[in-house]
Amino acid sequence: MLDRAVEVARRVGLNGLTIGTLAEEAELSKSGLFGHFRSKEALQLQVLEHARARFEEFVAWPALRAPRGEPRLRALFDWWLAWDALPGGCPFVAAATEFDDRPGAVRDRLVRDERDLFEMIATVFRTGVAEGHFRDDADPDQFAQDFYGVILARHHTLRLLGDEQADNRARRAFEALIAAARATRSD
Amino acid sequence: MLDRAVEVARRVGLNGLTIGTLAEEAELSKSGLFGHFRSKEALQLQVLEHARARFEEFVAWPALRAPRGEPRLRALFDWWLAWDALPGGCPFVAAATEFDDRPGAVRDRLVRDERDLFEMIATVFRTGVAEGHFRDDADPDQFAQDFYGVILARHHTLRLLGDEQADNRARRAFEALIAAARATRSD
DNA sequence: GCTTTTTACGCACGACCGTGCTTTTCTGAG
DNA sequence: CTCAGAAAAGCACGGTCGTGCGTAAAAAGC
Repeated sequence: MLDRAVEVARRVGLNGLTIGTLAEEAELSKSGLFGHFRSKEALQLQVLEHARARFEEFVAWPALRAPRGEPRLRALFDWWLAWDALPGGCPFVAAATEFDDRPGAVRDRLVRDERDLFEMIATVFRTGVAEGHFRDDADPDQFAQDFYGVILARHHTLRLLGDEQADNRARRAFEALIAAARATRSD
Repeated sequence: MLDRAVEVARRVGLNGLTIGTLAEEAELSKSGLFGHFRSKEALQLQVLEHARARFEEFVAWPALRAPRGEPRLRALFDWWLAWDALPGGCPFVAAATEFDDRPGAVRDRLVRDERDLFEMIATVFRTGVAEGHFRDDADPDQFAQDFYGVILARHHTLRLLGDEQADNRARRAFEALIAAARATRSD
């Protein structure tokens, strides 16, 4: 049932995710479903938690099975693109723009999750530095923000504009990031 | 009054923008305000239209007063960052994630606006190519998507995560884009 | 000054929202 | 088989949503 909730939240956001429609989709009565979560906020939090678990199994774990360093970073990028292209797009992207101005437990949770996401990118990048794939004066946090920018722009261009070149451009942008971080000449 | 509506939409989105709260804010009765727009969808469209006008006067026109080519591109970037940092963030970013899965007139309008935005970035970049600032084999559409990625990542990192390094990283990323597009050696 | 058009208001409607309370139905342990 | 506890349903509540209608005030045209 939480799977369904995440799917709905992908499309209409965490606010658009309503107890009535979710109950209908689960073929349950409204109060029957409501009993599982004690409030709507609790539902939103559980949806977030579940989405995170799904992200980890769909993106993080597969990426971690790739060899340390650049290959792992490439795997992370590829899986992330696939995740983002699931119907409805990335639930975190939707939730982030929805809650960046609404204080509360949901926002707090979301901030924690996104921080972890950024930290994960930076960590994978650091393994690349440790492996000698990337220059050791490169800034992992800078790379994380750049990486996420490529993801977000592609998300935008693909989902809203429907531009079928979005993926190609994202891949080229990613290659440029990698090339710039390579441990070669200069500086 | 549309100014107010845009400000509200920045924070809570085009769906969260409700006729009741907007009427309250404008110190009008609900039906009094409703009379101005004939439906909620019409209100959303007008908000979008107004936001576009505000964007043009706040970002586009000032940028166009800068000298053609790279200076203009830099001005565009700077003004855009300032626009995005206005309270509530960029209304188009909020609306885009809200409506990328909701077909209808609002989405259509939004797609048109964002296409124009991308086209504008690409056009400014092309003047840079024409001026000899950038290599003439650079892809303006690629640059536009990369440019917007930097904006989006900064939007995300600044507004949700509250990272005060977001701006610095965005600027560095922009400089890297410029450097890569410069008309120098190789290829 | 009178008439016509615009503008705003009061009010009500049906729908859906989140959320409690009470009752029924199911389930599993003894 | 019985019976306690969990799960689901039924129902109702106060609230807000978008939207119409009839009317009163205000503005504009003559």
